[in-house]
Amino acid sequence: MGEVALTTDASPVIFADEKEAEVYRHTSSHILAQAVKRLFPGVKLGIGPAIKDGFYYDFSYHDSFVPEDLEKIESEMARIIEEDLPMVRREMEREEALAFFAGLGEVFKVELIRDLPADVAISVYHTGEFADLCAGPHLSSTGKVRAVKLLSLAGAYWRGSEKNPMLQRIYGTSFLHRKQLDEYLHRLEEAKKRDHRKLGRELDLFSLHDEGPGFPLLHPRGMIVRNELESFWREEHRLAGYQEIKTPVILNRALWERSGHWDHYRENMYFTRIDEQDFAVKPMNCPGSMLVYKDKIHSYRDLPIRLAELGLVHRHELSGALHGLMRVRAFTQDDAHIFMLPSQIKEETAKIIDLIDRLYQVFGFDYHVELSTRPEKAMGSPEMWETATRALQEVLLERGMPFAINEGEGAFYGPKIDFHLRDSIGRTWQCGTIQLDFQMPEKFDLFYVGEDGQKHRPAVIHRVIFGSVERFFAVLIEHYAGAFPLWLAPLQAIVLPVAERHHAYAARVLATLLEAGVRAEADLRSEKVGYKIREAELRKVPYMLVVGDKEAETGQVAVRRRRTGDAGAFSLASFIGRVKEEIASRS
RNA sequence: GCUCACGUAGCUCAGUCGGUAGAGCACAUCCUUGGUAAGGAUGAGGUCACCGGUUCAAUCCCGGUCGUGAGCUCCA
Repeated sequence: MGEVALTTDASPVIFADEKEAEVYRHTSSHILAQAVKRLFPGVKLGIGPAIKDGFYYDFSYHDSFVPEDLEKIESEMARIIEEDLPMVRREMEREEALAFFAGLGEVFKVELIRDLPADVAISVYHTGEFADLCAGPHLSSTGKVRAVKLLSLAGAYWRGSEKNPMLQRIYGTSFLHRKQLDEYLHRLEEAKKRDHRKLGRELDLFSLHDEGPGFPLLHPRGMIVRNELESFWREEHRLAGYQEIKTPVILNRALWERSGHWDHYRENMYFTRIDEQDFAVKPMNCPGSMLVYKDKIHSYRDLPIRLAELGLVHRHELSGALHGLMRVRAFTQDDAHIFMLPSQIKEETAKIIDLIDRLYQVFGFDYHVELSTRPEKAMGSPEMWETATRALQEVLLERGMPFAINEGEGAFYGPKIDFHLRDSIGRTWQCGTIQLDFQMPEKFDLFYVGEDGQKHRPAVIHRVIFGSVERFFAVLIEHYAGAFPLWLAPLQAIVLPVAERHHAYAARVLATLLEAGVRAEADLRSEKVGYKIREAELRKVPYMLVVGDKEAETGQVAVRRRRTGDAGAFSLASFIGRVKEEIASRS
C-alpha cells in the first residue's frame, strides 16, 4: 500500500475563483522577478508560476540569497507596484523570441522556447524595463497587486530534475487586500503553534533522537493516546466483521521476490542476514497477509475474509523527507486485506466507506474523496480495470458522494479511492485509501473453491483508514492543538488541593477517580492553586478538581474545565458519572 | 539523496571580532499553606553535536561526518 502524501489546502476563499487567484499571483511573481533583476543584475530567470496559496520564482545567481535579501526585494516590489507599470503582451515569432532571450542571456528561457510546440504563439510580457516569456494572462498593470509578502527561500532543481542545476526559489504570496494577507499570515502562525513536533515535546508525548533519525520514541503520555486510538480502532473493526492478525516484521528473501518488492522496492527496504540467508524487514504488510490467507483452502462460502493488521513497517525514506511523526522510517499501518468474490467488490467497498466515515466523524473530520484510474503502466487487462473502476465509481455515485477523478493516477496494480480529511484549521491530509489489487492474488496464486468445485481467483482490496497510526496521531495533535478530547487525553483529571490540610481528602478523591477508571493525578506540591491551575492548563488537562475546606466537608469537588474555567461544585459521584459518560461517548 | 541555513544547560535563546560561557523557564533544597493561569530565597546543571586541521590557544576560523529545518526529488 502506498505511502500517503501530505497536502495542504489552507487557502481561504477570497478570490472570486481559482483563475482570478492564479492571474493575480502570477503577476505577483513577475513583479518578484523584476525586483530581483533590478537588485541582482546578472541573475538568470527560471520559471515563476502561481501555486496554491501564492507563487514562486526560480533564479540562478552566483551568490546565495539570504533572508535579509527578501526584505530588500520586497521593498523593490513595493516600488514596482507603486510605479504601476502596464503589463504589455507582445507575440513573437519563434526565432525572434529565441534571439531576444539569448540576447538577454536568459539561457533557461531559451531552453523553454526550444521545447515549446511549434504551433503555439510565443508571447512575452513587458513591464517597464522587464520582459518575461509567459503565456499569460496577467493583470493590466503592476499597481493592481496590493498585498504581497515574500515567505521563504529554498533550493529547487531546474525543471524538477536532480540531474539539472539547482536554482534558488523564492516563495511569496499576495492578496487583494492587506487584511486577507494578515489573515493568511495569522493562519501560518496558528499552524506553527500547532506543530506536532513542538506540542509533542511540550506535552511529553514523544521524542526524536540523533540515534534514530526517522524512528520516533513514544513516551508514556503519547502511548496512552495511541492505545486509545488503537482500542477504538479494534472495537470498530470487530463490529465491522474484521479479524485481527499480526505478521512478522522480518521475512525471507523468497517471499519478497515473489511479491515483487525485491525487484521494485528494494531501494527503500532494510535487510538482514540470518543463518546465511537473506531476510528483509517488511515495508508493507500485504505478503504476510497473503500467507495467512493461503494457509488453508477457502470455500466461496467463507468469503469475504477481512484480515486486519496494525502492522509495523520500515521504509528507508530519504533523509531530507523526514518530518516529525508525519514522515518517518518506521510506522504502523492500520492495514486490512479483504479477500472476496469479484461480485462482492461493490458491497465491500461500501462497507469500508461506512467504516471510514464512522471513524473520521468521531474526530470531527470532514473529508472528500478522489478516485484514481488506470495509469500508463498497469498490470491486468483493460477489462478488469474497467470493471473494477466502474465498481468503485458506482459505489461513490450510489452514496451520493462527490468525488474528483485523477485520471491515470491509480496504483499500477489497481484503481483506488483516497480520503482527504480536513482539520480544524482547514488543512487537508490524505489518510485513508481503498485500493483494489490485481497483482497480489496472481503473484501468490490465491484461490478459493467455487460452487463448481473449481479453483477461482479472489479479488483483494487493501485499505487503511488512519494510514499510519503515527502520522494520524500527529494530525490529531495539530487538529486539536494538543487539547485532546477527554477519551484521548493522557491525563483526564487532576486534583488540586488548596492547602496541605486537604491532602488527605485529595488522596481519597484521587483513589476514587482511579478506581472508576479515570486517568487522574493529584498535585500535592506546596504551590498556590493559581500556580497549579496554570500548569494544568498548559498540560491541557480537561478537568481540574480544586479541593479545599468546603469540598472536604461536603464530599464535593470544585470542577474547572480546561480553557473555559470554573464550572461549579459537584459531588464526587456525580462528577465521575458525567466523566465516564463523556469518555464512553468519545465526544 | 540534492541546495541553503542551523546545531551553546531538559526547553527557548543570548554570547565570545580566538583566551574553555550566560539568561528565562524547568529541576533540587528551604521558607511560605496560599480558593481558579506564575509567592520568595538558595543551589545544582554545559567536553558549546562529533571527528580532524590551522593556531601558543578553537565553542568561535577551515574541512569532513552526523542530526535538524525549509524546499526540491522520490514514494508499490
